Amino acid sequence: MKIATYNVNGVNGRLPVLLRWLKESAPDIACLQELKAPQEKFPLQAIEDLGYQAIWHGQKSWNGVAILSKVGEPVEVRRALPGDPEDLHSRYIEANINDLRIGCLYLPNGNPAPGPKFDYKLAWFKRLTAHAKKLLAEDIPVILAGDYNVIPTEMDVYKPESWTKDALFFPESREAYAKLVKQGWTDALRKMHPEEKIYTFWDYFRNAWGRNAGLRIDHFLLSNHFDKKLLAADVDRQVRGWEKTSDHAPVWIEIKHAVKK
DNA sequence: ATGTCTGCGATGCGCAGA
Repeated sequence: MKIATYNVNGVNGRLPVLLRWLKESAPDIACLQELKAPQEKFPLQAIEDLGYQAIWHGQKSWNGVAILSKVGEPVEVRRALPGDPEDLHSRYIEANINDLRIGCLYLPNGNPAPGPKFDYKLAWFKRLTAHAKKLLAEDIPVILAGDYNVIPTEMDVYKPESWTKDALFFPESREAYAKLVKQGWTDALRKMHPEEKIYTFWDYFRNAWGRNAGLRIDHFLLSNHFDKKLLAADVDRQVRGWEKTSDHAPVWIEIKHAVKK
């Protein structure tokens, strides 16, 4: 079974690219972030036409997350992280798909840092970490996929010294990610490619894609149920080179898991 | 500091967010 995550940066503006990628890469399950569309403007028909069922949590202008599946209905479990009823950003959605639990997340960027946006990022991270702990305690196969807006280590950025003043690479952000992983999660991309420079995002600025000046900020965290079931993990880099593309590339994993249709 | 996308509101561009 192939599961993907993709920050589309505008689901409607990106629709041709999204549909082409879904056809060519054909993930069984796809988590999308940065829909930048209100609930009623999600392009459901075009996605259903490709054989997917979908749930999504839209928001006007900003954020927005979705879970697509063609291997069983995504049955929504929650559409926000617990812990702050006043947080109205659409950044999290979680579903059961057959016997899998999938959490799709868009962690706050946090820039400029320090400042209130960085405080929000860390507070959101704390809530995610608390929720992740509860998910592990349920002892079910769980995948937390999405745009974490964190560069975990110096290995995950083309030029670490350029990013020391950025919320994506601040020590607090990296420590929060490390603390989360340490609960017992596996960083799937890093596990399958322990020595490799892997990027999932290239800025629109300064010809970042042309220079391969990338960051690894889109991650798959897997519960220990997948320790012996992770077959492959990689980035659909070619998508970043397409016309009118997102600044992120899709990331995917392949797991040994029966597909129930 | 720069740079370039997105969506939106009020225009023929400026703004915020990333």
